[in-house]
Formats: sequence, C-alpha cells, structure tokens
Amino acid sequence: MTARSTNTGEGSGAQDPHREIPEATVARLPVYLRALTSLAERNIASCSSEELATAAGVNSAKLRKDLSYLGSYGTRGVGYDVDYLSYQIAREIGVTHDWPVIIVGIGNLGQALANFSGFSSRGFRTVALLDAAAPMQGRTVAGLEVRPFSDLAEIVAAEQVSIGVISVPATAAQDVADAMVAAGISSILNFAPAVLNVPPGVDVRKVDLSIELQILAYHESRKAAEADETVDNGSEEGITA
Amino acid sequence: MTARSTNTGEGSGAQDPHREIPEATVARLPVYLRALTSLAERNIASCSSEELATAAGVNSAKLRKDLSYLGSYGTRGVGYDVDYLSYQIAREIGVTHDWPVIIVGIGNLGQALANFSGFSSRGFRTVALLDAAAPMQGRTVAGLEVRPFSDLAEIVAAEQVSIGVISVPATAAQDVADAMVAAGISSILNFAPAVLNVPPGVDVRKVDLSIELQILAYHESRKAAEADETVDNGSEEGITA
DNA sequence: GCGAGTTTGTTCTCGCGGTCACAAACTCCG
DNA sequence: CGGAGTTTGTGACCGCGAGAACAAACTCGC
Repeated sequence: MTARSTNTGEGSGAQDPHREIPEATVARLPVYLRALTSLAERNIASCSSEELATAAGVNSAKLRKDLSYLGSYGTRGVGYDVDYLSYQIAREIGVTHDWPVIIVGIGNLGQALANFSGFSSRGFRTVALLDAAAPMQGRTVAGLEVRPFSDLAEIVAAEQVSIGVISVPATAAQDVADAMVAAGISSILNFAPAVLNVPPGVDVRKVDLSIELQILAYHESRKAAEADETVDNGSEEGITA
Repeated sequence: MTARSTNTGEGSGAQDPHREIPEATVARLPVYLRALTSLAERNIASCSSEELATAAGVNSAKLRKDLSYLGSYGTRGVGYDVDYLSYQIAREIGVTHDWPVIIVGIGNLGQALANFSGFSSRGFRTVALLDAAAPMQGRTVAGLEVRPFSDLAEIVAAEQVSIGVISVPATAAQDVADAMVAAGISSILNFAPAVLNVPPGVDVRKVDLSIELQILAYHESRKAAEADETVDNGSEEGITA
C-alpha cells in the first residue's frame, strides 16, 4: 500500500486521488495551514521543514512525512513555497471554497461560536442559527436571526449544508443529531457532553470541555504526588518564597 | 522515568500507586465517569462492562482493559458496582476534591466558559475571571467580578490555583501562558488558535474549534468525491427517472 | 455441594504512528 | 562545470493501542 507506486498509470495529475491519508496526519494539516498563513502574513515566501515544524509545534521529520502524503510539493535544498504549499493543503482538506455551517443551540456557547471569527476566516460560513426555545427565536446573534429548530430540514436543503454544530444541553443532543442526520447533514461537531449515536457514513467529532479539564487534573494529581514524594525523600526547598 | 523501585515483586496484591496508566486510557476515564454518573442518576446500582461500554460509546473489551489499569474493581459473573467504580475513577483522575480554575480572556468564549455548568459539576470551581481590557474589568460574569490581568499572580498564589484556561485572541496567548507559568500554574487549557511554548513540567491541552471543523471538512470532501465517483462509474440506478 | 451460566481480567497478535537516519536532488560558488 | 553544502522525501525500526479470544472467578439453582 502507500506510495503512489500503486500502478494506476494515470499520468495526468501528479497526485493520486485515492491516497489514504492517515487520520493523525489529517488532524495536523490544519495546524500546518495555520502556521503557513501566519508566515504569509509576515511576508515570508518560503520556509524549510524545520521552520514550519517549529511554527506548528511538531517534529520536522513528522512534518515532512505528513506533507509527503499529499505529494512532493517541496524543493530539496530549498524548502517549501509558502503560498503554493498553503494552497495544496487547503485543497487537500477541501477548504478552497467555503462550507456552509449551521449551529443548533444558541445558549452561551452557541453565541460564542456564532461570534467566533475563526470559522469564517478559515473556510466556513455560518448560514443559520437555530434554537428550540421560543425566547431565543427572532433575536439577532452575530448578524443572523435565530430561527426555530423546526426549520432545520428546510434550511439544510436550501443551503446545501453538510456540517452541523451542536451546542445544546446533553439531554437534547441525540434528538438534535437525529434531526440533523434526517435532514441530510453528514458531519457533526458536538459540544454537548453526550455520546451520539449516528448511522454509518456520518462523522462526529466531539469537543468536551470538562473532559479536557479532567485529563489535566489527572496529570496535575500525579505531579502533586510526585512532589510529595520528592519531599518525602527529603531535600527540597520550601514552597513559600 | 518515574516508576522508581517498582517491580519489587509485589504480586497481584493491592493497587500499586506507581502504575503507568496509558494516555489513551486517561482520556477515556472521564467518559466512563460521566456514563456512570448517568447510570447512578437513573438509580442503577450495578452494570456489566457491556452496558457501561455502550453508554460510553466504546468497545467492551477496551473498557475492561482500561479499568484493569486502575485495579480489579469488578466482580466476575456480576459486573461493576456503579457507586464504587465511580469513586475509584474519580479518585484516580483526582477529582474527589474540587480544583480551583481561573479563566483569562472574558470575551464571548470566556463568558460562555464561565457560565458553563459542566465545570462546577465535575470537580472544578472557577475562582476568578481575568481580562486585560479595561472595559471588561469590574463587570460581573457568572457571579464573578472580572479582575485585571495584572492580578494573576496574586490570585494564583492566594487560591492555590494550578489550572488555567486561556480564551484570549491568538496574538496574546503566549504572553498569557508565560504569565501563568510564572505565577505557578502548571496545567493550561488553551482555546486560542496558537502553539504555546511552555517549559517542561507544564501540561497544555489545546481545544481548537476551526481545526475540528477542518477535519470534518476533509472527510466531507472525500465523501463528496466518493459519491461523484459512484456516479461516474455508472451502473447505479439513474438519478432521473 | 456442585455444575451450569455469566462476566471479568489478561494474554496475544496486529496495525498505526512516531522517530531516526540516509539517499536523492537542488543551489551556490569558485 | 564540478564539488560542497543544504534540505526534502522515504525506508526501517520500534512502541503504543485496539481488538479478539480465553482462562479465572463469581452466582444461581437444585
């Protein structure tokens, strides 16, 4: 597998559209893209894998390997052209054109997401905000009118939406996901602390704030235990300065 | 590292406090804990690995393996006691007592985080909100007064804070992180789309909304390409009747 | 008390992903 | 034009984690 040495003697394009890009690499491509954008803003036209890797916070060997899955877009002895590589990564991710996105659940988090400029600047366009609670409906958030949840299917069909964001309480998350899938959405970003059940073919990514904190707490506990132990072993200076 | 005089021929006795729990397992423990809490709320006293695995959205073999790293807290032929297992996981993660947390950057996202009930209900207590911008200072958000960023060190020392949340723009993130580290914080949850440089011993976890969306977009692009291809290959039912 | 049934804990195997190290390829300079 | 220096692309190796399968241990019914 791997390697475009896989027969398929199609000479037209350099890149084989059937390459399997490892999931771990896919997760890093956006990071590289952001680093490249940052370089471009500083008018840097080209960079080495070492520079880009530092900017992205990864190992340079890993970066080169990741990029090699896309094709050979660098020049040995020189490095990578920032604009060219940016475009290639954007094309691979599929953010050369904007993706319409809807947000369901316009509470505190939903409003923050709607106002988040990072979405619009990176290939996404929020086309609608929905909420089931009547008090929210009709209000304007981030320049968009909050519409009733029952309009979901209509909006998805009209705007060709394939990506949905769920920022409702955990108890409502599954219902919202079901409705999204029924409406034709096939990628869901879920902020609700709940496990979503979706049919095959639908992708779900979960962002769970309290889980992240708990992971930190675990390591923090270990650090504290480690420190106690060191103290037990004697000979550390006191904590109070 | 760590795990100093392990091995010490202690058989399958009580739990060795120096076990190394795999990172992948650590990331799932909070999910199990949440599933257990949900079971407890429905007055379910015990459950099998299969039931718990379903509730947590994982494979039952993986769940059993994960739990085995903590010790043998189940009973063969019976299952797990919900309350007992909950406590053991909470103890392992270190959330049997509350962790004080500060949030720096009280914009849209910071306010949403401050109001997020999931923090307080899962072992975390927001003790202070900080913002460098004068207009925010003095305002009350989620029952807490927003204090100037310059109070950081004082607050961290007074409240024994070891976990900090960064929800400032990307350009300010590194400065905030530096100040946090200098003040004694050793775990950072970063919402800013920037790579943070921190000294060894400090843990950083990143939550990046636009990266998550871009990963979805990648798979969505592939799905679209796949669909086109199926059509190209013909031999599927015609679209037009 | 004992066998049948059930469920945990663990062992084994396999594949993905991370890192190292090096050959290939390009530039620069004399 | 050729050699030295630089940087990419990739092959090899290794360790972690996922999943399947099985032995150990507990309960229940008779």
